[in-house]
Amino acid sequence: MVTIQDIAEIAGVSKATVSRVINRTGYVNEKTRERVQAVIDQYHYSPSASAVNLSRRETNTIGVIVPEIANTFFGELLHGIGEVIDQTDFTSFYFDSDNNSDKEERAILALEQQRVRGLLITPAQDSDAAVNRRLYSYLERLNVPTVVVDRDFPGSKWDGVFFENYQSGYCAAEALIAAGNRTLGMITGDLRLKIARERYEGFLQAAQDGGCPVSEQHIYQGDFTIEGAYAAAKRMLESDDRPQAVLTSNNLTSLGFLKAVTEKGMQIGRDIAVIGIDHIPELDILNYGFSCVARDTVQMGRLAMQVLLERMQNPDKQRQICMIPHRLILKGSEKMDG
DNA sequence: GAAGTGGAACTCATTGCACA
DNA sequence: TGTGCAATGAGTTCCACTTC
Repeated sequence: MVTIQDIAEIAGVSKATVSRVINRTGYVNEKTRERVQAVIDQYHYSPSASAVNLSRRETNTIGVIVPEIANTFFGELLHGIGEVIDQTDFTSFYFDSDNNSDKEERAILALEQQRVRGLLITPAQDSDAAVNRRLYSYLERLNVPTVVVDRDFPGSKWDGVFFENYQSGYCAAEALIAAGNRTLGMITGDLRLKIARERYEGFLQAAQDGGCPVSEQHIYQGDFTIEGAYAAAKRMLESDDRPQAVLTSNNLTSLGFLKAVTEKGMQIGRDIAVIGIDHIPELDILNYGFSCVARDTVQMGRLAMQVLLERMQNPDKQRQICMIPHRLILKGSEKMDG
């Protein structure tokens, strides 16, 4: 491994001069600069990141913790974050907490050891008060600019970028009623999560306001996973008293629901109507007319990273909460043909 | 006095060694 | 065995020195 000392010896200068050439600081004779640069190019030298961090007493690393890295939602979120990071000198460190608070805490500790400059985090959960207190204390101890993304947690004092959850549930129910459906049901997310409760409450309120109050029997609890939604949907579809139209709580819930519908030999739009929260691009590729309440997840990632950069530049500014608007996309699955 | 350069101090975690 | 100190790694930065 070539070091700055090697470059300095080969170029016949001190390592201070090499450092000035690399960083374009101080005075360096143009001929010396060219000579040093030629050696750097010849030996493909690049400074050791750990040594640079050591001497600068800081890193250029941003930590990102998401709860389900395999979920395309978080894939898009990371894409947006990466777009903004690419325009800076920062690099990123990604962790998947797997919706597990213990893993989340270990990730925060690892990021502390990495001396990250900032953190973007989607908390693993928000329902257990003791876990929330622990998360709070871990973030306080980390003591770097932090932005909470998608899932807020009680008592948070950090900047946040969230989705209009209540409104998305509300507008989905409105659309289902406007399409002529009279009995509505829902496969919820994990109702221990605030985002799931908000979607659920928005849905119930719109149904009430639209004169189609939702029966308790038509609420099936999922957990934001394909498996959970599939099991809930199977129970719903096998019931004698199933709703005409259904709201599915996120992209994975929609996929689990569609799997159950297909297995049952039923057709969306003929046997049951549905609107899902989250856009699923793969269904567009298959030309599957699936109505949804979409959110711009890539933009959410971009915005979260921008808020973090602002916080890093101005640590004393007021807490900032940004909401990502929802967008209703109707493609026919919200109504029955017949 | 400005330009150009080098030496040494410094960063922090780890390791090895001396000494009680 | 436990403790303290120095050296190490690969950079950056400050200050002193030389040259023009």
